[in-house]
Amino acid sequence: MARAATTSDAFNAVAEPRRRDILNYLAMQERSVGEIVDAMEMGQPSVSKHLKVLKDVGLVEARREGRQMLYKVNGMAIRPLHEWTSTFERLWKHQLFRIKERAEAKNEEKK
Amino acid sequence: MARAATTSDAFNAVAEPRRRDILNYLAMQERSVGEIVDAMEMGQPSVSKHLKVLKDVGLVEARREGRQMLYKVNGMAIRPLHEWTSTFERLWKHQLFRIKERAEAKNEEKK
DNA sequence: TTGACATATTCTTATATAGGAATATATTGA
DNA sequence: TCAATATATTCCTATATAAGAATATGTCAA
Repeated sequence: MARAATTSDAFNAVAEPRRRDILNYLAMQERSVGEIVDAMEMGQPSVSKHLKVLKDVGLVEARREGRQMLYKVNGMAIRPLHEWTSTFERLWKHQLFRIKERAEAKNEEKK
Repeated sequence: MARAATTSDAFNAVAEPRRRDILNYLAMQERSVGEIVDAMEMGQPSVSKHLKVLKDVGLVEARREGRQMLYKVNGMAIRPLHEWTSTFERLWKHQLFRIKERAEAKNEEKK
């Protein structure tokens, strides 16, 4: 079997670096496809295709304004990713605590 | 060009649901491969291969104990994902605020 | 209606899997 | 050394891209 489809969920959609670039860019404000094409170093068809994937999983929303399509991030769709990573927060905080502890012990030695 | 390699970074590694399952299981405590195989519904070779990917991107660490290999999550490796999602926190909080506002306005109407 | 602009879709191709089967490697105890 | 246990790796195949080129669709202004 091949890999899960990028359209299956937000996790797969953001696995692609280009799509994270687009999301980062849109985090600031709503933008047209043309603006995204200019900002990224990618062809227009590629941008449109990435936007379609992002839209399919709900990570962005689009609205038409004249000839342009304006895209913006749907923050709520990123929340599940944030929540998932949060479940490991305890682990890295513990690691940071141990690093700090060792540093202090080493410092104490020098005295 | 095909998709980015799953071994390229943590984002790609966690895109696979099975690997998230494994990480969730390991979040509780260190486990042997055999325990993981029993807990997940996957064959042993599949588990070993997923563990290799997770290890290559630094999401898990392994140590041998007799015939067994014990794996545990490296919390620090998940931190970048958490940080990235955090940059969008402002957006979903804003959305939640607007939802709340509308609910209150609707409630006010009823009076 | 026509031309120009903005975006989306289709088609093709090279490539990276993920799972299953079979096999290899490592470690322990007798 | 040999058998048994625990993991890892290799080989194979079906499938899902991602990028580029070409083309289609949609919208506006005259």
